[in-house]
Amino acid sequence: MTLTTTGGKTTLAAIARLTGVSAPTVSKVVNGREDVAPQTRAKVLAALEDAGYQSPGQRRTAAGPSVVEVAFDSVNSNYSLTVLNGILDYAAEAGVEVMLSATQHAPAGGHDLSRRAQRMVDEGRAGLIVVTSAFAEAQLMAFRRRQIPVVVIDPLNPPPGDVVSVGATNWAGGRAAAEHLLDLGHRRIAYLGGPKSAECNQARLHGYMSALMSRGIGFGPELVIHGNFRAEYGVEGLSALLTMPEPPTAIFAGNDAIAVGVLREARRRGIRVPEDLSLVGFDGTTLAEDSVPALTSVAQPLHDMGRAALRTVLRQARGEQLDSHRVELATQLVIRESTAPPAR
Amino acid sequence: MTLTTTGGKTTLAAIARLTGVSAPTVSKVVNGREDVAPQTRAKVLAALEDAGYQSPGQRRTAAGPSVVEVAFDSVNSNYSLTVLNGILDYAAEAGVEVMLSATQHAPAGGHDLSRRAQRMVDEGRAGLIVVTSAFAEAQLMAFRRRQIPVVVIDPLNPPPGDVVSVGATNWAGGRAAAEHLLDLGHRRIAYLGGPKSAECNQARLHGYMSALMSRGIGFGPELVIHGNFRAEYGVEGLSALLTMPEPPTAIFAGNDAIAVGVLREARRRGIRVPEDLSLVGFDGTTLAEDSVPALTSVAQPLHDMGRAALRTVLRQARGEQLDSHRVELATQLVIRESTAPPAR
DNA sequence: CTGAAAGCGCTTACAG
DNA sequence: CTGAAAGCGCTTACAG
Repeated sequence: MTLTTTGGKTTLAAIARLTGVSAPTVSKVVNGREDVAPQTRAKVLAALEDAGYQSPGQRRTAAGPSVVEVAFDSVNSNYSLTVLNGILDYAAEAGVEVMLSATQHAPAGGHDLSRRAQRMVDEGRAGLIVVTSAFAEAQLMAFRRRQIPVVVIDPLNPPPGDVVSVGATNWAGGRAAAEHLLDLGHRRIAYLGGPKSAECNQARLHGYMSALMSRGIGFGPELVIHGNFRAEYGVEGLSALLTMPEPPTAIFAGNDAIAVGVLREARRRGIRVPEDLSLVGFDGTTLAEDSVPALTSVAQPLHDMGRAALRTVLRQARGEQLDSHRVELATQLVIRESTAPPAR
Repeated sequence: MTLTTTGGKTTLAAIARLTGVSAPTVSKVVNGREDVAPQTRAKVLAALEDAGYQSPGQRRTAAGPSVVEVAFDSVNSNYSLTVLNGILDYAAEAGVEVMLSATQHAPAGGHDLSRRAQRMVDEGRAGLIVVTSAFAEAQLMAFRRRQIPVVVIDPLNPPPGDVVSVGATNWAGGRAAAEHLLDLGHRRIAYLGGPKSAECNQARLHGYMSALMSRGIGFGPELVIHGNFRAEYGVEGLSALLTMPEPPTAIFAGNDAIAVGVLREARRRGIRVPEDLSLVGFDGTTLAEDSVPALTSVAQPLHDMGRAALRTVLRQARGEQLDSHRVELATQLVIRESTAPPAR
C-alpha cells in the first residue's frame, strides 16, 4: 500500500534473496511464464510490487520524459477541446508527454481499464486522466492496485471514495443560473437537464431547486426533464415543455449544446429568445458566444480544470500528499443576450 | 538510405566485428561517451545505422503497440477537433497509440523538430503527423535522415518535394463556391482569404478566380483580401469591403471562422444574410451548421483526412511504396441558408 | 583513445 | 515445478 519511491534499483537477484527462491524463478514470474507454482508466483509478485521492481526496459522508459495518458469519452465537443488544451498547456510547462485516446473509438467492449492498467505499468506511465466517462468501480481499482495515479474530470457517475476528481462548482452554478432568471422576474423556470444519473447534472439541478425554494417559488416535477447533453435533446425538450398547459417562461439548460437545440427549435416555431423565452446554458464554451442570440451561460473553467487534473496526477506520481480527493473550480454566470424579463 | 527492416537483432558485438573495433568501444559510442576518437565514432555510427542496431530498451519499446506522434499547431478549432477524431478513429482500428502535442504550447522557439526527431528515434516512434503548421524545410529533413515517416495535413507552406501531404481539393472547392454564387446571379464576388502564403488559401483563391474568368466576369484586386483564418478577421474584412464605392453582393470566405466573423459584423450593421449579402464559407465544420443563418460552405472531409494521414504514416513505417506524395480528398459544396440571388 | 578482463543482470537449457 | 550451471549482451574499471 505504500508508494515506493524506488531510489536505488532493485535487482531480480535481490527479489530472489527476499523470497527465498532462485533468480531464474523470479525471472519466470516477471516474464509471465506458466511453469511456476501459483503460491510461488503470488509470493514473488508480492515481493516485486513491494520492492517496486522495474525491468531494465521500464527503467529505460522512466529515464525519458514522463507520459500521462488521457482517456476521453469522445473528443467531439468544444468541452473536450478546451479541457484538452488545458492539459496540453500544463504538459508543455511540466515537460510531460500526452498520450491520447477516446473510448468512443475503442474496440468493442469500450474501456478495458484493467488491461490498460497493466500496459501502463509495463510502459512506465506517470498516470491517467479520465474525462467525462462512465466507468466501473472495479476498473478504477485496477489502477489503485498498481499504484497508478488517476484523476477523473467530471465523471458521469460518482467515482469510488478516494479516487481523485476535478470538477466545477456545479451546484453554485445551477443556483446562479436560476437566481439570474428569478431576478429578471421569471416564476415558471424549467430545467432541461442532461443524463439523470450524471453527478454534474444532479448538482446543477439541485442548485436550481435550491434557488427556487429559497424564494418560495414552487416547481412541479413537470418542469424538470432529463435526457442527454446533446443539441437534439434540446429540440425535443422544448417541444415537450410547450405541450404543457402553462409552459415555462424561462429554461435553464443542462449545457450549452442543449440550449443551442432549444434555440434552434424556438426559431423554427417563431418563438423569440429572449422576448418570449429566456434561456440559460451551462459550460460557457464558444458555442454560447457564437450562437444567435449569444447565450447567457454558466461558464466552467474548463481550461483550468484540464491543467488542474494534470497537475494533480503529477503530484500523485511524485508521491505528494493531496489536500483533498475532490477539487472544484469556480463557475461563473456570464450574461449575454438570451435572457430578459418575461413578457407581459 | 535503405529502410532496414531488421528481422534478427543486431548485437553490439556484431557491430564491433563489422567495424573492427572492440565491443566496449561500440558501447561507448551508443551511449554517447566522450572518450572516443571522432573517426572511430563516425565509423561505428555508420555501421550502427546501417545494421539498424537497436538497444535493448528500443527493442522493448518496439515490441509494444506502436506510437504515432501528432503535432498540431493548435487544437483550438473545430477543424483540429475533427481531424483529431479521424486520427483517433483509425488509431483504434490499427492498434496504434497516439501521442499528442500542440506547438502553440511548446516552449519558446516553437517547433524544434530536429531534436524531436532524435527523441522519436530513441523511443521507437512509428511516425509523425503534422497538422496545419508552418515548418522549416530543414526540420522536416531531420526526419527524413532518420527514416521517420512524416505526413503533413494541409501545411501552411508547401512542404519540400517528396514529403507526403494530405489535403483536400481546395482548388475545386473554391471553384464550386464561386460557381454557386455565379449561378445565383452574383457578379461582384469578393474573396476574403486566409494567410496569403498558405497553400490551401492560394488553391481556394485560384479556384475562385478560375470560375470567374471562365464566365468572363472581371474582378479587381480590390475584391481579394487576405488576412488570417480567424473570426475577427471576418469582422475587419467585411468592414473593409463596405468602404468600396461598389461593394460586393457576395463574399466567399477562406474558412468558416472568417464567415462567422462576417456574419457577426453584418448583423451588427443591419445587413441581412442572404437577402443583402450572400456568404459562402469553407471547411464545413459544425460552425457552419450551427450559425444563424446556417452557412453555405465547402465541406472538407476532415475526418477522412485524419484517417488517411495515419494510414499513410503506417504504410510508410511498414516500408510500403506510396502511390503519390500528395493525397487530395474531395471537397463538397453544402448549400444552406446564407446564399441567395442578389437583391434587385 | 583503445580494448582485454571482470562483472552485472537477466535468461536459457536442462537435470532432478 | 525448481534451481545450479552456462551463457548472452552489455558495461565498467583500468592498464597501456
